[in-house]
Amino acid sequence: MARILSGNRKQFIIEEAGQLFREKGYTAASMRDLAERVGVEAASLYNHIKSKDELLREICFRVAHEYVSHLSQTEQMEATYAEKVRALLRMHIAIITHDISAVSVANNEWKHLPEPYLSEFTHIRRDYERRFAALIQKGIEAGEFRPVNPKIALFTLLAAVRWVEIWYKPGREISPQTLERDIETILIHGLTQATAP
Amino acid sequence: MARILSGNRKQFIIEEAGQLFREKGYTAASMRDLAERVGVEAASLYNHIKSKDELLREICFRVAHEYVSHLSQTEQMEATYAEKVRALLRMHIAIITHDISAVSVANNEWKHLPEPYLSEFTHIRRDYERRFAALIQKGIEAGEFRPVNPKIALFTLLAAVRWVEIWYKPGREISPQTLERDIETILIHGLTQATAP
DNA sequence: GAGATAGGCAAACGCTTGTTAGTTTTGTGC
DNA sequence: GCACAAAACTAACAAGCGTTTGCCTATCTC
Repeated sequence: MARILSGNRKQFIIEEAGQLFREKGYTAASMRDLAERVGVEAASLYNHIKSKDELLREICFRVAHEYVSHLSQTEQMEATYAEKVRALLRMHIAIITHDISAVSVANNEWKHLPEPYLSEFTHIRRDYERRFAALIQKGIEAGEFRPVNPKIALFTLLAAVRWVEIWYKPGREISPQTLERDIETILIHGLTQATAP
Repeated sequence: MARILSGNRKQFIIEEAGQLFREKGYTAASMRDLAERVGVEAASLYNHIKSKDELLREICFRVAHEYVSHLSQTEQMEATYAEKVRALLRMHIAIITHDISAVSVANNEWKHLPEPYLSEFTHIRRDYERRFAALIQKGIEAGEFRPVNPKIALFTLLAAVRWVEIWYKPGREISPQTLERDIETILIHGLTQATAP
């Protein structure tokens, strides 16, 4: 019985797992919960996947690689550092708004990855942060950014776009465009009006 | 046998629970894990507490009430809206850096509260956000802040200080003072240098 | 010193967990 | 309409969960 084309069955399970893990958390979500969503008995899931943590792995690493590949593209852009940072902020918001469950799981449930995947994941993330911070550092040196600690700036930016994942629901009163514009305004130009140079 | 004064025994358990829940997550942390940290068998914990979720409740609501009481004080300050918002940002950073485990649990594990506590908690938080957003709204009307969506501004600010909880460890290379100053600079004045008014 | 009490312990409870084994149903190609 | 494979099912497993019970022993009170 293949109600959905056979190759897609696993992907469907991973998608449902993403939503379930986001709602209840990885540990609190049981395979029987997942099976119910998929419309099957728990044992049947194992015809398609090897284990529960394979699901977590697939989700976390897919998201991680998406972020990294966009960062690589941005690094190679011909643009000012301010433009690169703006592009990365927009990229974050775009990925979050169109793949919210997976991003949420990758952000909040990665610590339940078993070794050696946990180490690999944190390594990828640390590398991402290091490269992003380097862009900010160079922007400061070029006089484009205020002379703040680059790590603090990095995490302030990343966190500020991360809340979108916690809070955003498609079809809410605020459009992705407004979201993007206002967050960018605050982070790049500040909340307060410029009064004196 | 009271190795620690009897009244403090429960508080000690709650503190250890906070650290454990932060590290492993509420669901993944077992009472046997907690017992080991406390230096006792799991059954003995029940001489001091009623249940596992009593621990979660105590942590979440203590943090919630701390935030709310500071907000009330700030609302009554005689100051500009920009000053009030800055005061709240400093307050957030201060609470996080001196009670990091509890804040982390309240931020990340609250969804495992059983009803009716879950509803009560989300109600308190929503009320907090509403009142904070009102300050930003008035700041915009007074011309102190840029004309952005107040909700977006609110969540951008809250998220930007929340990362401190995820990342901050006491005794790291960055001092709380630098932290406070740089985050405030970015959020209030923006990352980019002002070039033209 | 007697009695009360607080707080520890071992053992067990009923339940849920992820996962496996073995079997049966379903869909596909000839 | 038969054979093969994919994918479902039922039943069960060992382990771990939060929690209760009953008992034992230190420590404090009078």
